[in-house]
Parts: sequence; C-alpha cells; structure tokens
Amino acid sequence: MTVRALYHYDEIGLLSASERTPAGHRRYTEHDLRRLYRVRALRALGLSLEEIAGVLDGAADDPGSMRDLLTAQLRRLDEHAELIGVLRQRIRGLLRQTGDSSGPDPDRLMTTLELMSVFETYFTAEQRERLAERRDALGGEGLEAAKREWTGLVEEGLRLMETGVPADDERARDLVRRWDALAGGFHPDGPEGERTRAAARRMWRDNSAEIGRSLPWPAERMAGLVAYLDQARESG
Amino acid sequence: MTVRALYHYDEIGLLSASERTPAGHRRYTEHDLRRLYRVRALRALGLSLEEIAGVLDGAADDPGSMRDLLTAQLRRLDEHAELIGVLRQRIRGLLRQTGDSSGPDPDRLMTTLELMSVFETYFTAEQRERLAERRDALGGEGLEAAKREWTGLVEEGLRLMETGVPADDERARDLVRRWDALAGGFHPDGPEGERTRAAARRMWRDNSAEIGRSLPWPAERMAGLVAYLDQARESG
DNA sequence: GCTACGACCTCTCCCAACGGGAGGTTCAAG
DNA sequence: CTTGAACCTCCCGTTGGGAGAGGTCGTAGC
Repeated sequence: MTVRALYHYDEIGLLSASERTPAGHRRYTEHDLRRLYRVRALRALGLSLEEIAGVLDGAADDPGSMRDLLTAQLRRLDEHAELIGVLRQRIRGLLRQTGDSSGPDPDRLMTTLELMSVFETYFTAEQRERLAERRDALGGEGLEAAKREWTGLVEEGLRLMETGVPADDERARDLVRRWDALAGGFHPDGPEGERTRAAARRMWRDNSAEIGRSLPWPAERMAGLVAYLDQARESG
Repeated sequence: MTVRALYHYDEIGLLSASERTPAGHRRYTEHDLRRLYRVRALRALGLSLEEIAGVLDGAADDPGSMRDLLTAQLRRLDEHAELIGVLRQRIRGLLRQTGDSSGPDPDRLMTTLELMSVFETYFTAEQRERLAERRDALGGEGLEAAKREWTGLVEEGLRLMETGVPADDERARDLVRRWDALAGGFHPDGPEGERTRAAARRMWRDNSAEIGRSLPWPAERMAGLVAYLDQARESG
C-alpha cells in the first residue's frame, strides 16, 4: 500500500481515518484498519472500488449482497477469460500464417489484418461465428479443395469476361450458379444464410480492391470480375 | 467505430485524414482507410494505440517487429489468463466457505477477507505459494486432523495459562514444542521455512485479535495465549 | 533550545481510450 | 430558402491511483 492510495480512498469516501491529530494528520483506528483489510482483500479479487464501497456499506442491510457480488464477479471473470482465449487463438493464427517457413512476410500479415477489419464490418459477431463453424466443419482438406475449385472458377470467369462474353450469356450465368453453390457450403442454411450471403456480396462489391490484394490476381481484374458476376446474377 | 474515436486517433497522431475539405471536414482517402483497417484489427487483438502506432510506422524499418509484438502480446494474454484463473479459484473458495449449508454467514466471509489481507501483508507471494503447496500436500483429512490437534493444544495452553502455570514451566515449554512441531508441517524446510515461521509469529503477535475473531475462543484469551507461548518459547 | 531530516499534509496535473455535451459551421435535400 | 443531419473544436468526465510542488509537523541528536 502507498500513502497515495489511502488519500484516494479518503477522497472517494471509501475509507477515511476516523480521527485526526490536531495538526491534521490521519489517525487510522483499529476499526479503520479492519475496513482497510476488507477493501484490500476485495480489491485483490478484482472488484472496483465502487462495488467494494457498496458491499461494505450495504452489507448490514442485505447479508446476501456479498455473495451476489462475488458470483457476479465470477461471471465477469469467466467472460473475460473467454475473451482472452479468443484473442489468443487469433494471434496464434496470425503467427502461424507467417511463421512457418515463408520467412517474415509482413505484407501478407498486413493484408490479413485489413481483411479482419473488413470482415468485422460486414458480418455481425454471430454471423462470423456461424461462418467459422461451417469452415471448421469442412476440415482442412475440404477447405483446400474448395480453394482449388474456386481458383478454377475465378480463372474461368476472367476468361469469359475478358474474351467479351456478355454477362447475360448462359455460360456466365452457369458460372454464377456454380460460384454461389460453392459459396453455399460456407453459409448457414435458412434465412440467416441468405443474410450472410447478402453481406458477403456487399463486402465483395465495396471492397474488391482490398480483398483482391490477398489473391494472386490483380485487384482491378477482380473488381471487374465481381461486377461482371453481379450483372450475370441479376440477369438470371 | 464512432467519430469520436477517429478524432482521438487524429489527436494522438495515430491516424489523421490526409485531406480536408475547404470547410475543414476530414476526407479519409483510400490509403487512410487501409491504415484504419489495420489499426482496428490490431486494437481487436488487445494492443494499445501506442504499440499500434509503433508497429505501423516502424514496420518498414523492421519487418520482424510485428511478429515480436504479437508474440509479446500472446505472452501478456497468457499471464492475464493465469491471473484470472487465480482470482476465480479464490472467489470460488470464498463462495464455498459460506454457500454450502450454513446459510448466509457474512460475518465469516468478512473475517476471511480480513485474514486474506493480513496474510498478504506478512508473507510474500512466493511464501504464500509454498504454504499453499504444503497445505495441499497434507490433503483434506490431514488438514482436519491437524486442526483437531491444534484445537487440543489451544485448550491445553489456555488451561495452563489460566491456572497460573508460569511460562517457563516445563509443561508450557513442552506445549510450545508440540505447537511448533505441528506448525512445522505447514512450513517449508530449510532457511526459507525459518523465515516463514518468523513471519507467522510476527503475524500472530501483531494481529492475534484479528485472527482470534475467526476462532471459537475470544480474541483476548487468544492474544493472552500467544503472549504466554512467546514467553515460554523464549524461556526455552 | 536549535536544527536537521523524515514523514505528513493539500493541491494540481498525468496516464488510456475514448464518451458525452456545448456551441457553432457546413452540407444536401426538399 | 429552409431545415435537419452531420461535422467541427473545445472541454470535462471516467479508473485507480503516480508523481511532484510547496508547506507543515514531529522527533532525535547535539
């Protein structure tokens, strides 16, 4: 304990010395000391000074308030621990992405960071959770297969678009169908799935440059492809 | 994101709009936006704005700084998680103490809180850890047995003291030996054990009233007993 | 009795990351 | 032209104290 903390407790009315010497020096009585012990113990449990004041001053009125406060604190700590777990997972994922063998690749890391933020802008927390569930359900090799299939679709789409095939051509519309079917594996079922699909399309439309940066094709070509596919989808 | 956060980032120089309209309104360019995405993503990992500014502005100089920062953050999160685990254990222990069947017993809880603080005043963190290890090693029934034995010693000591047996009497000195032997089971071996023993004696001497409150005997009798045993120990 | 030095007092500013509001300007739509 | 929303700057508030200025008190040694 520092003397400054005692002054602070005095200021906020949590604990004041009940006596003063004529010169104004604080005299902490036995009673004050016992209160200080309780304050310190409760602080050591992570409670705020306000909560401590509440439970120490109101404990006489409500003998159960202490238990309530402690159970509430336990819940808070649980939530906090869960949050920390999530953050740890995220950071480990990021470190894995660059750490293995590819050497230090800060660009890739930066791009991933940007995408994280974009992702969080367009999907709600629950939607992101559902998407993560589906992705995990696909498994590692399923994910790889989907990636390869999607790469093929992108190449095919770029060929169609850049050879002048109009967006309402049957070939383009068929490509969109296969594209959406592949994407469907990542979205949940039912109306919620439709909402995440719509959010994903908005994200692509608004940020194809951002997203394209993380892909092997130039951003402008991807942006063009997205617009082309949107046209094809609407024409169907 | 609130606009207020953007103003804040501008104030601290983390992210300012690179253009302004003639009227003074901020215009965030594409480039600014990308920086904002990175800031938000890093914030979502629990990094401080200062750290983010450092890594974003210095990343060109040192491509590994990002990895270093993330691993450091991972370590911090680990420590934090461990701390939360400790706090949870403590709170669960406190709730167990009053929750089982004895009904709401806020007095007992308060006394325990005071003792926690006293305990932390006299023992260092490492010492408390060693003591907890020894206590756990004793096991539940071992602890109960020690408690019963110690209750007997207290009763015997109170009898001796209150029937006027002088502290340098052999019976008192023998009691002290058994008392210290019993306490020895809780202290570590070697010189460190001697230090915790000394700390425990100081704690008893200074706070017998506090500690006595948690025991079935009146605090004054316990205080007297402690003084009596100290005399007997010194006379040996 | 004097003096030195430590301990104490009040008062003020500082930290992180914004939130909220006052009071004034600007923008875009009707 | 008006109106309402959005934007601007400036300032105070939050938590739990830390740091320091500038002054007073108390006690120990000489």
